[in-house]
Parts: sequence; C-alpha cells; structure tokens
Amino acid sequence: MGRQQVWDRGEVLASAMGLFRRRGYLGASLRDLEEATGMHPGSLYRAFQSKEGLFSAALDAYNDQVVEGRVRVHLLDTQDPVAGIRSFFTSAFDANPGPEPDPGCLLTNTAVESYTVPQASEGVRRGLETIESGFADALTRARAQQLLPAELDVEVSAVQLLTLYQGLLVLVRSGTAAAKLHAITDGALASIGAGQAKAPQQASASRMRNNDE
Amino acid sequence: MGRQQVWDRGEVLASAMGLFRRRGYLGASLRDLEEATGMHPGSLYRAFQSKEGLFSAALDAYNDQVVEGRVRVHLLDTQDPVAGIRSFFTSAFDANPGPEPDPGCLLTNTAVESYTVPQASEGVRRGLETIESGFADALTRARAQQLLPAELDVEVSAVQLLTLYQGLLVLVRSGTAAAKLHAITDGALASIGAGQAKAPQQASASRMRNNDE
DNA sequence: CTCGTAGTTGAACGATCGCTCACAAAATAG
DNA sequence: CTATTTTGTGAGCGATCGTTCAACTACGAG
Repeated sequence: MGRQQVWDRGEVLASAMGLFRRRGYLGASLRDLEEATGMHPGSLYRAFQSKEGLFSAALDAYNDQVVEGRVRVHLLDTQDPVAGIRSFFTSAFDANPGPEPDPGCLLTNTAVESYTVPQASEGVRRGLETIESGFADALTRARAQQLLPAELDVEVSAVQLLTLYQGLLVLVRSGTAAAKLHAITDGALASIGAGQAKAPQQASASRMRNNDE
Repeated sequence: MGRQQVWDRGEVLASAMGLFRRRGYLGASLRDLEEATGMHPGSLYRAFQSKEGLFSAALDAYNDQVVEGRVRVHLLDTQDPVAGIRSFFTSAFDANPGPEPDPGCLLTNTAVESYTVPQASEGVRRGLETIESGFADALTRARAQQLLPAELDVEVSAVQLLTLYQGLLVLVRSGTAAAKLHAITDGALASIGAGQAKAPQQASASRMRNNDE
C-alpha cells in the first residue's frame, strides 16, 4: 500500500555519482545534487538520510558497477591479459568524448578527501582491493600464457600496478598530456616484463618528449 | 612610514599550508585559517586578497620549501642516489611523529581537487616537474655510478617514479598499511633495476602478506 | 604635537550550506 | 466512499560560508 516511488534508485545514484566524481564530496552541494538527480530535498533525505548517506550509496554503486565492470571487461574477461592491462590504463584517460575533460575516479578522489568523509574509507578500500585482485588475476593468466616472465611475483606486481594506476589518475587530474600518460602506460607494462615474449601493439618507442597538453 | 606588520609571512603561510594539506581547499574554512594563522579577516584579505590568493601563496611556499627541500635532500645532495630515492619514498609515510596520521601532499590533493581550484594547476604542474627532474637527476647519477643498468632510460623511469610516488600518496591517504607501502617502495626500486649491482639495505624479502594497518 | 599612512581589529553582510517538516498527492484496504 | 499508509513537494530553518568595511592603533615626517 501507499504511494509508489517515481524515481529509479540506479539512475539517481548514477547522477549523484557523476557529480561527486567531478566535484568531490564537498564540492557537490545539495542544491547541485537535487538538480542532477531531479529529486527534492525531502525525498533525498527520506531515502538516504544525509549527504553522507547519499555519498556512501553512490560510492557503493561506483564499486559495484564502474569498478567491477571495468575490472571484469579489461582484466578478467580478456583473451589477452597483457592487452587488457594496457586498455585498463588507457581507458582512464582516452575516450573522454565531449567537452568534459575527465570525470575522475571516485576512489582516488575520496581517498584524498578522506578527512572530510571518514566513514567512506571502507568503500575506498574495497574498490582498491577489487582493482588489485583484478590485476593479480590478469597477471597470473598472462604468466601462464607465457606472456610474462615465469619468475614474476604476481602479488608484488599487482600492488605495483595499482599504485601506478592511482598515480596516473592523479596526473590525469593535474592536466598531464595524453602522450605522457601513454608513455607511463608503456612503462608500466615494461616494468612487469611485458614485451619480452610478445608485442601486441605498436612499440612504445619514446612517445615522450612533449611535456604539455 | 605607517604601522609595521606584526605577523611573519613565512609562519602564516606555513600554518595555512598545514591546514590545506590536512583538509584540502574546500575543507579549510576561513575561520579555521584565521585560528591557525592567528590573523584576522581584514589582515588576511589585505595581504592575500581572497581565499584563493592565500591558497596560491601557500602552494607556492609548499613548492619552494617542502618540495624543493625534500628533492634536494633525498635526490640531489645524496651520496647514494638509490638510497635517496628509497628514502624519498619512505619519508612520505614513515616518520609521522604524533597522533596526526599524515599531513598529505599538497600537490596530490590539489591535483585531485582541481575542479575547485582551477588557477592552481600551474603550481601543481611546477611541483610535479620539480619532483620528476629530481628523480631524473638521481637516476642519472646512479647510472653513472653503475648502481643501475647502463641501458636504463632515465626520462621514462623518472616519470614512472613520479607516478608511483603520487599513487603511493593516494594509498597513504586511503589508510594502507605501512608494510604494504614499504613493499611498493621496494618494487619501485626493483622496477628500475636497483639491486642488480648493490643491496644497500636489508633485502626487500616479501614484506607483504599482511594487508592492514 | 599634528598629520598622513600603513596595518589591525572584529562586527556584520548577503549568500549559501545541510537539513527539517508540515502538507499535498497517490496508492491500497475495508 | 473513508481510512491508512507511503511518497513527493518546497518553503524555510539555523549555521556557516567567503568577504567587506568603518573604526582603531601604531609608526615616520614635518
């Protein structure tokens, strides 16, 4: 019984997530969120109790949809795990269609903003672990396919890739040129020994040199 | 002629810098900044014109003092450049004395918060470049001392270290355990080929395994 | 001692913040 | 229909935001 809900939780969380990714927790005001989601403050607070509650739900949705989706597509379900690692990196800065430069990674941004949203740290931890274990899976398969050196330490390399990836996202936000980001991606693959058995794409031959956008 | 200024610009900027590092630009309110610096709004605005102006000055001071100082001590003035690179990494999460967990890197935080403080991007760029060229200098000297492989590409490795370092700072803010951060540092040195000629400290023998603080 | 100048002080401005709540609207039950 | 329950609506709350400004205080010059 009672009136039926007219808004879709997934759509609302997607809109809120987009705003939080672009502007951060503090930078997204409730008025902004109302406009983005099309909801009114009463309904928002009935559903999520507070701005923090909405953020928490958006972070969970980000983990469940964006992070897990990207990990699955690029790292788990790929035929060529090495190419998957590469595309996992490049898709973070390539293929930003329109005028919006970059939506930002909610995990990276929230980790840095952690002082302001302390109760979100568990969500951040969960997302980072999802990425790390995705790297570990891809590395294990790549090693089994002899695309990587047999003596590669998968656990250590997975953390290394996670760290490089987070650093790359920081550089993306700082406005680093795409060529440099590609060079970093090449270096990441080189550092785990890729290219000693195969060379699936055009060589990484010094894409650097130009420093700016 | 006229009344003489009673506050020290360096001290005021140091206090403001500390607050911005801990809480970010949006998270540090003017009331907070007044308390931290001991100044009153009138004087603050007379001297810095706006909150953004104060932040800009604090970011410049951060580059000139903290970043350049750390780069000089660990990367430029060291006898052993490889050990310097290691200590540059570890000093970002070790040696946090008291209750405060971590002040945060103003470059990392500002890059991520860039939407809110667009005119700070030049300062961020400058700081990142200082670190990168510091790495390049240390790598060049290390290679000359045959501490690193002769075929090492200094430019590529310097960007790689910068990216890893930024990623490390994100992980620090996410509450990653110190053991894991040490393992990342070990991996960073391993990825540039350190340890093939010398082993200046206790081995990196799998410090991993424990996942949490 | 007076005057002009540079610096300090803090009350208070309008705007916006996160949030509440009384009420209206839409659904089911009897 | 009426009664009950759930959801949507939006005016508006107190608090705080970044910022301004008029009064006040210390200095040097004449």
